[in-house]
Amino acid sequence: MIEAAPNPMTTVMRALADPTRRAVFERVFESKEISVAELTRGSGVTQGAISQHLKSLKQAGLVAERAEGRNVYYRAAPQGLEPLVSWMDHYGVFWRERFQNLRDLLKEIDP
Amino acid sequence: MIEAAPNPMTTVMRALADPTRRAVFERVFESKEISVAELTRGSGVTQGAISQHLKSLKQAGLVAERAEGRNVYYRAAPQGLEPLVSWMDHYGVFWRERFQNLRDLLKEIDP
DNA sequence: GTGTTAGATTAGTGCATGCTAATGAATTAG
DNA sequence: CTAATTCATTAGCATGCACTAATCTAACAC
Repeated sequence: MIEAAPNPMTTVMRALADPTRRAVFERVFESKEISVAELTRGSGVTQGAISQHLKSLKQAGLVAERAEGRNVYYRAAPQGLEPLVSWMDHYGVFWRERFQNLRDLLKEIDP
Repeated sequence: MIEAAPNPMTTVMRALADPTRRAVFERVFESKEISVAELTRGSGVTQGAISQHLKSLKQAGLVAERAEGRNVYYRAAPQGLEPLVSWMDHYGVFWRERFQNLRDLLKEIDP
């Protein structure tokens, strides 16, 4: 077995690189909780495909699940984006280009 | 020809999802300018592979080039990260989780 | 019990992709 | 001129990946 586990950054990036899977994540994020059937509904792919995408997202730490009866409800786990955040952080993009927004946000939350 | 151009977010994500290609971008970023030969040096892959990766990065808007003699020097184009930035922005992760850092930074620059 | 529904998992398929090796095109050195 | 160097491009190959269709299990309804 030649595992060679990829680092978290690669896992997260790859999970979000596919448009269909990213759309799944976005829908999970927008809903507080959402079932697989409902995710399948507007997706354009089969239920099996959705389950596979959810598995990838879960492995990437981007979603979590809660089983209830025969349903499984998924919710977003934004901390999973942490590798992406710190990577971008390292390249300084946020601070330099988003200054005014930051200031506004801070004022809004702690005036 | 069935182009079906993927949106910028997908292009950028896919460009950065591959570890080798991401490493190329990082080295380009750290150097002000760097030639293909020098990029090839520590990369572990052939020069052809490096050129292919640079092509992907260029299409994603993440690097730019400057030809001089028989050398081609590459430099980073951080604006290319903009799709990623605004995507993350939309999900608010950055602000919420990096609050204290933000506050510190703002104080530091505008006390 | 039978039937139905929600979700995960598997095998199989077609296509994308990362790589090498080889070549091509352009520049420089002699 | 020839020879060497830099980089891009191509063909070919092997692997990865997104998808469907077909199960399989478990939880409900009757």
